[in-house]
Amino acid sequence: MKIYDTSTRSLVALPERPGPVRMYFCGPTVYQRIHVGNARPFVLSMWLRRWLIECGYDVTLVENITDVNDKIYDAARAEGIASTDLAAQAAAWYVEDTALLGLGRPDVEPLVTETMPEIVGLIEDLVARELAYEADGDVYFRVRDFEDYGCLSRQRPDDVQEQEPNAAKEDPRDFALWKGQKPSEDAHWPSPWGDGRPGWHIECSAMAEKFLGTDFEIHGGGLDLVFPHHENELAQSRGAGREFAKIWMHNGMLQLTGEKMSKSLGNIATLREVVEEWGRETLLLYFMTGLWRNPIDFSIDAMDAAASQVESFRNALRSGGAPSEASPAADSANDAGWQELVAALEDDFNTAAALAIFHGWRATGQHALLRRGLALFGLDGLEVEDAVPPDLAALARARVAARAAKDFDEADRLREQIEQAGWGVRDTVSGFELVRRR
RNA sequence: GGCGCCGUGGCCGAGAGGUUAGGCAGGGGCCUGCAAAGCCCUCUACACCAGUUCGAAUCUGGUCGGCGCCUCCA
Repeated sequence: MKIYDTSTRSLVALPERPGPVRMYFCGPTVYQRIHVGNARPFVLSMWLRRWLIECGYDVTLVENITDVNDKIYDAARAEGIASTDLAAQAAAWYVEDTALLGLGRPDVEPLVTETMPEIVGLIEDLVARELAYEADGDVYFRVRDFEDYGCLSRQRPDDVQEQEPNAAKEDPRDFALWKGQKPSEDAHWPSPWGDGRPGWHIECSAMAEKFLGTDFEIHGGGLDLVFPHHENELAQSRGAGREFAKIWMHNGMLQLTGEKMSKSLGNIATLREVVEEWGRETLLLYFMTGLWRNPIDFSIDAMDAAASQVESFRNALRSGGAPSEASPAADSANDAGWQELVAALEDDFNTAAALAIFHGWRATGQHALLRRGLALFGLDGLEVEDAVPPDLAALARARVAARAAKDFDEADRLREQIEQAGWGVRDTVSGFELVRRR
């Protein structure tokens, strides 16, 4: 299994199975409903965990929830509520919305507010090593004393543009590990440097270490986090003597800038709205169409195409017999077929290639393989039908009788009636099939 | 200004020095009472300009265009 690693800009092999493979993915800062783009790292991490487990790896996935942050203070103040209440509410929204994807939960979803002792401890380590210093109740990381600073993003510290100068810092490039409480901030925690709250970067270093140990295999997150967030995490943890992450996975951004979507669909941008509008299967399949580290455009056309593909799989499985037909014997007979998928996914988790393989299985009627493959991506159960309303079944039976009597006007009227109810009727060799229209 | 990523057919998107990606949409056909679903056939490609090579969409250089990040404030 090879994965593209940001720090070496190359494909890096995972250790021999069973590993372990310990993964830390940066989750969201919670202050509002998450955006559909925020679902990409979540989906990637959950898929990757499923796949690695399938491959026989011992996997642990930690995905944090940042519940202390400037944006939370700002949003709460704007709404006139306590920041801790907003964070708790928005964290619940996040769990609720990502649960709609039907992919399960990460093994651990730590909160910053529950990791304060570890965060403070890590900062104390850095202060003791003189890689951090206190200034007016803040604590800053001494960038110039960490030689490898920039090794992940390949930014040279000297080239970084200086933002708002802060007189308390020794060097404009230094970043905050701990921030003393400001009057406008209603939530704060005690520390050796006074009340305040952690900087954005240190929390991830502390949470990763708390649940995965001082070294782990994969650190993931959005490409926008490479600098400064992950660069700073790396500097803090390595500076404190930890090995930290071996492979850095950064997923590409979901582009939402196209005006076609905002004009035609209104403000469909949050995850839950997208799932409600298109269904979880369509969104998941849409994510499969692009390589995880490339940007993808979110558009109506792309979602329509994904929906059509979902329908084609659904139809194939519908007419492919009951799931119980997928016997172990049939699977082992198709082991060569499965190896195709293994090859595609072991090559940097190429889900687009996997999708093409699925279409091949669909077209050749290899439903046991198809079910097994789709299930990896949370697309199992596609063929599970909604219960047919008895009155529609009666209409369909009446239509069969009308067709037998060559009364096609009546048959078409009945079909129209069924379609009005949101269902479709298909004639089959054995009679008819009623399917929910989507 | 700095550090990177990317430009593939109507659309979405893999691939990566010679060999079909796949899907969606479009056209034609089969099937059907008509449909639906399915199947068959089919049309459009590798931003531009140089170079390396027997051969480049794939390598190199340049041009143009798009995107991400640049330190409390993704």
